[in-house]
Amino acid sequence: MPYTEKQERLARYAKALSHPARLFILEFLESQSCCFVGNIVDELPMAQSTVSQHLKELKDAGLIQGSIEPPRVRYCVNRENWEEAKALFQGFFREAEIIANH
Amino acid sequence: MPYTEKQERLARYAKALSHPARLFILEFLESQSCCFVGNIVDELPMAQSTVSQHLKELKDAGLIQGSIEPPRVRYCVNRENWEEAKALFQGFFREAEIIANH
DNA sequence: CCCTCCCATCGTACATTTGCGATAAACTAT
DNA sequence: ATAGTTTATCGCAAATGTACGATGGGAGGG
Repeated sequence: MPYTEKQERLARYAKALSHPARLFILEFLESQSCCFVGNIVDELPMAQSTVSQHLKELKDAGLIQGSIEPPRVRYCVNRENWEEAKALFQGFFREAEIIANH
Repeated sequence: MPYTEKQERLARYAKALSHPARLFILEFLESQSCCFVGNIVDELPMAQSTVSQHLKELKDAGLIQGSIEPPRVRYCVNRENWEEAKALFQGFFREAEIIANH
């Protein structure tokens, strides 16, 4: 592995955040503190299948989690990984600042 | 435009950070406070042309800038855009925290 | 001039991402 | 059973990303 574990994880989170639709979904999820897939589909200008795919990528990245509530699926932010992502980004920018101020 | 300006800009920065090699380059640039392309190529397990391509993407995203010092090229972090990226990421995670704590 | 050094760019190949419509799968309700 | 609702998955097309070797171009030194 030529890169550090932190670099790999941060890159993975950054990739999950690299599409405006996924940023929208995450912000929407926070503003509602969990919601159903249908609510998200109604807010986005794309097909249901495409939204589902973005949800899958966010889930694979660990940033959200889904729970089945028939006949619907409720998605929430995964707090644990969200905090990890936040810490990784903070560390990335803060370290740089410390170095820059020397 | 279905997305906000902030979402578009944040997504763009996130995409620039979505590859471990580019994270490495940015961290390396900070630790040296500017350096030459050759120094970066020596540190990465990829061809010079590939490194150059990653540098171009970071430059296009506005996170770094290059200056010619014959026969070499010196790259530095673009402080202004770096601070903007930092603020956007901070805002993204902080807003979420405020909402979540309600 | 020509040669060398350093880096960018080109052309290529392959993998991944993004988007859609269509279909399947899971569960309710009738 | 059947039909309806909701979401995931499949198959496809187009675009983008990642990597390489080879080539090009600028600046300086012989």
